[in-house]
Amino acid sequence: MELIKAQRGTQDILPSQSDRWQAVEDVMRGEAEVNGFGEIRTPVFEDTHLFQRSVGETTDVVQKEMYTFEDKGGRSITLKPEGTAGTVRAYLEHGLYNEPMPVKMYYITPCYRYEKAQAGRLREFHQFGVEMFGSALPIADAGLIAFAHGLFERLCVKNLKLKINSIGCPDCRAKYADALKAYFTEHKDKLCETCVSRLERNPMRILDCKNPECAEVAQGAPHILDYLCPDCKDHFEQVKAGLDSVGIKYEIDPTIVRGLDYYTRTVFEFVSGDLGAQSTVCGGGRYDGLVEEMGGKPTPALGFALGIERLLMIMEAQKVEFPEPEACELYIASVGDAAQKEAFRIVHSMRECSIKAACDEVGRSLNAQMKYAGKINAQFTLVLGDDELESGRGVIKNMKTGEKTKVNLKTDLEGQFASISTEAEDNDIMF
RNA sequence: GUGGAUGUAGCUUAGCUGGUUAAAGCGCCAGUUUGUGGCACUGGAGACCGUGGGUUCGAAUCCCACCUUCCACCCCA
Repeated sequence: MELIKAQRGTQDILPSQSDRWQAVEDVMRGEAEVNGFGEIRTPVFEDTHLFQRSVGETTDVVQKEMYTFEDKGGRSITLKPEGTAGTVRAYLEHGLYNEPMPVKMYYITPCYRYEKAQAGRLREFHQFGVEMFGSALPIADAGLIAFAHGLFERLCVKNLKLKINSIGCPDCRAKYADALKAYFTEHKDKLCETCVSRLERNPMRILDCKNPECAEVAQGAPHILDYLCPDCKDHFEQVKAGLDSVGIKYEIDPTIVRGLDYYTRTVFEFVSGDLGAQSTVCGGGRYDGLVEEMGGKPTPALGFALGIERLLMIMEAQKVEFPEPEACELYIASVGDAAQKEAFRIVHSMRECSIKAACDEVGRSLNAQMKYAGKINAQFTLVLGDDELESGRGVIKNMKTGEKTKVNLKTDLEGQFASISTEAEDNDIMF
């Protein structure tokens, strides 16, 4: 029979890998906690309109990358392509704006985009994201960037470049778009086809076109930063000053535009050279207009999202060391039926005390059991056979040093083994 | 969505001017050692050679389609 395989662009996270996931997730949760963010979990699927309105009708994500289908009730459903929309929806739906500002939330969630898969680009991928509502102050921008920066530091990720830009408010952006349009129209003949079509729709996108000719034309294009209104300009200056004040290095990159419509003012990316064509591991910015757009009252907000698969790719490329998973503390090898049953009981009571213990579960010979104990990295082994059951004495072997220690196997009133202690001192060594 | 490459045991690979039972290392299981792992030795299981068609007396090997993965574009995390 033919095996059914995982869908294109999806992957299984096997036990041998999940330790790494848990390790980075633990750091993320810890840092989020320290920075005052509480976890929010929103559904994996939402009303399709939610993403059309928030991410933007004209964006690539909405136009060609969403997993959209009709459910049995005739509703148009979409699997979340990103985490901000659902968070904003929940923020409004549950009146979280009544809580003391700022409202700060984080999430770890799978996201779905119908893309052609390649390394670091999957159809199901995972994001760690944070959203912050209610602060218009530049220190919020700087603080959020500092949070991401600190997270990478805590994860021992190196060689990341932080790029920042300001795309202004809708007012300055409109003026800038006009200027860009005028400039690129002059050089229309040198632009690639897609860029010519972008001219009318979204001239800012021409700026990050990878086509060498377009890139060359873009070099001489007007600078968004020169078109910022005084307020936006001041905001950007203060964001930079905030980063400077905590010693975070950044590069101003006017080509960062971001593909989601909701961004305003500050936008930023953390990029890595260890990701191939997918250089962005973390991206975010301010989205002051989104909450209002979604039916709330005007609320300044900002956030970022980090791709966990990409993060793990970088960490692997950089050979970042992960903590060793906890090894088995005691493996009880048994000889004979009676001993096997007793080993099972001792292991059970150790596990009740949250001690990682194991015994034979597949009927191996003693020799094979010892080999197995070695393979699972058991720290100590105890051999249990008729002799030990009768005498109440045994030997515990330290698997690292080979050292053997004589122990007493104490029985309780019902004649069951209750504890293991060394002969010399009467101290319990295991439990 | 466009272009280019790729696909042989769980993993890494050999075999590919078409020719009998597809090979190795690692890993897995067992034994050497019915009472003590790591080393060594011996044996075993495990592959519809990505899938489906075609050419041929004969296909892992040649041709076509599809799928997967990878690379670039596009886009983004």
